Amino acid sequence: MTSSPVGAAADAASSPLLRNLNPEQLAAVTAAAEPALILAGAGSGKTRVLTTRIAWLLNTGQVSPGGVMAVTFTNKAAKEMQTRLATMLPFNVRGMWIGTFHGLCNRFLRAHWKLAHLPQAFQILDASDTTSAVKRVIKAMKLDEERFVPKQVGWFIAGCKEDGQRPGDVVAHDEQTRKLVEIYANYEDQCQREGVVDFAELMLRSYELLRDNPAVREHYQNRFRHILVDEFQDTNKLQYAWLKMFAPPGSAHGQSLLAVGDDDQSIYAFRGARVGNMIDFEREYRVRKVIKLEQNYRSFGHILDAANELISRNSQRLGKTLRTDAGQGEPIRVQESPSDFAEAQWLIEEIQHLHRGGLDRKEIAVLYRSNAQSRVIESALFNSGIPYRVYGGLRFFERAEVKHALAYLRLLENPNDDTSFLRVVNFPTRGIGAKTLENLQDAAKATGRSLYQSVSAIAGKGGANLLAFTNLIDSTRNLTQGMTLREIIEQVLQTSGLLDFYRTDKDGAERLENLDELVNAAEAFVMQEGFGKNAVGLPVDETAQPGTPGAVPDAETGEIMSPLVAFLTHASLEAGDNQAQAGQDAVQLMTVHSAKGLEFDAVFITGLEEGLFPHENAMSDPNGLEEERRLMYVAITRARKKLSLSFCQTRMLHGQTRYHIKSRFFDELPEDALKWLTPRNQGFGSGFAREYQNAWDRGSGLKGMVGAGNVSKPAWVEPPVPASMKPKVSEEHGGLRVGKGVFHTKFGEGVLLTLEGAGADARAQVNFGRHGTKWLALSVAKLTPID
DNA sequence: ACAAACGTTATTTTT
DNA sequence: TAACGTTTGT
Repeated sequence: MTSSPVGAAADAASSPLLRNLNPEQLAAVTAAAEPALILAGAGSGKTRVLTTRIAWLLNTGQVSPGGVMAVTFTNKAAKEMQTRLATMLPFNVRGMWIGTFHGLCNRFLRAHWKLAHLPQAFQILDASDTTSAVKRVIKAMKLDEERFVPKQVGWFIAGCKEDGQRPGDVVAHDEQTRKLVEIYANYEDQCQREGVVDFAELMLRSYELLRDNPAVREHYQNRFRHILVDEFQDTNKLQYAWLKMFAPPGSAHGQSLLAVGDDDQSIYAFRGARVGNMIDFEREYRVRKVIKLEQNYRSFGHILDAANELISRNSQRLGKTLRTDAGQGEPIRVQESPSDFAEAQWLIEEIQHLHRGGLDRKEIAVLYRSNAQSRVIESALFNSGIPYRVYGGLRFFERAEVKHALAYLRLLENPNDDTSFLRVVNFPTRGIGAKTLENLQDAAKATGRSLYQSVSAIAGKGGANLLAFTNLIDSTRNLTQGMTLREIIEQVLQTSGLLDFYRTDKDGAERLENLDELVNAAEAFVMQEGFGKNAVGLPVDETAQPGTPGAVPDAETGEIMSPLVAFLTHASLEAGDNQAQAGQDAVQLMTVHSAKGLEFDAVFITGLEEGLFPHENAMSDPNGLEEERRLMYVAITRARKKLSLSFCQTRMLHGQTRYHIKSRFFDELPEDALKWLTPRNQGFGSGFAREYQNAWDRGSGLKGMVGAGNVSKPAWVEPPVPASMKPKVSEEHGGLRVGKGVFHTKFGEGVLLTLEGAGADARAQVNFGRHGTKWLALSVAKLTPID
């Protein structure tokens, strides 16, 4: 086998794929098919190892694309993996299951919706949808919202699900918990009634499906020969259990699991992530192969020294020390400021200096522990005309106007979605007040039907406007039959009155733009997913098509979900970018959490004060403090060349001036890696020396004035679709002809309208008359030509 | 139905 | 401080 050590060495010499890998990376890439744990330090080329391994497995014929599953946490990571693979492999990567945990669960549930007891077009609730759904349950139960805060109840429910617990499984010791469980049970019923699932439900439902259906489970166990999990330290209990369904420990299938992670970068314990899964994995799978990637290709020595020294203070570690060949580089600069305002001022000067020295602004990151800290910095940047970009704001699909539009679209697919119903029933205003809705909700509750279904029941009392609303939805549904996604959305924006509303609204201009952007997003989505039935005669490049988790045929019939359902799913699963004009050269502002996975030439870690970083809420318990330290470790390791640490004596917090002392983390960094720009151990009131040296100042040439103009209005831009990704349209496929009759085992006779794509991607649009017009994947659907 | 006024509350958040 | 949600007043 090529996976033997000798084979691997031979490969390394011959294969361009394996060239330039260091010994540890090579070992990870070419590891035999047995459980393996890769401890990948920051900047150690983790993604490269993951993608190269997949490419190597495929190239050496150890697995076919369909046998590969690669799981990540973020859409971004999944996309990056797909893109990289597309450049490494000579063929298309469609058959591989590459995606986020939730994306793959969605894909799985779409294929097995019947077994999962879900409607075919089930919709996904995002965080805010979930909260409002929970709120409705609490209201309906007439419980005190003070005692049962919807958001917290939502967390409780998610927490239960992530522990694999249904309402019946939760052990409640006190009255409060008993009530919470009751809410949980009602919430579950409500979701089921409405045909919606939240994020945690996606995971739990697919886990249970696998657990309870041996045939399905075995099918997938046989299918996935290699399962690669990224950021394993961030998995929760349920995600680990889910993985075990595909690759049970101790079984032959258990050999397929390869976990990549870094316990030192575990910063999501507060959200249910269990670093312990790494140790459990090692034990349960009797992992013999633990590979440490400790060679760092990102940062200079001083930066790594600081990171290593700091993290060595943590007690519970698997143990890892980063090293580099890059040399020590510049010392880490430390700045003390009298106030947060002065700190921001100092930042401005530093940033201007760096930029004049030739550094792109987008290579400069300002990090902070909590979002509130960005304010002072933002205003300082704004006043100096330095373009900047703040991460972590509202994302595209979370914007109110976009959510409204999506709610109308959802109602077309599923009028029983009460969450969407309530969102737009009176928006734009239609004279439907709280009283009317209360009546409606009572009627719905009495009969156990949806709000939509209950409208006729209260038509008498103030229901005329309600009836007008449901008629609007119904007529729009009829009107949009057979339309393209773009046309559907444009129609909905029009008939819903959203366009008219924002056109007359005083600050509706931006919202109109966003609605326009929604249409663009849908268009781009249709192209990428290969739903483009208008795209006639465009050539298709088989090598360029990345697989998409959204488009998956029904396991039984081969039916592909409609473009609208697919787009709605996409909108819930991928909130979109929140970045202002991604192309512009702007300074990057973000929390340390959102900086994970990124890297910059110059990094400023600000607000390094006791109570802030480490945060006061975390200081009391040792685990919390260790997580804060890991957070600091993540922050430090973001920097490639220049790292600056900064803290303030005073800071405005909650409207009050607070006095802080410098973070304890300063005492945990190696003295000789630091360069203090301000005198040390300076007490309050001793006067603050504003003179600091610029260690980076080597008389660098001035590059003119800094470009002005702050990046204020975020725009969401979908990347252009390369022509190579447009679908190929053909007239004939395996005896099937466009315009001729076809027979499907489930849907009966129909007329073939369109043929697209080739090979595994081939799909057909068929009008089945009574059953409607459907898109079918020819690799799954049993279609035979008839005369 | 809407706006103004008030009270409450303030980590981090991949999906 | 400032952002949000609820109540109150027009």
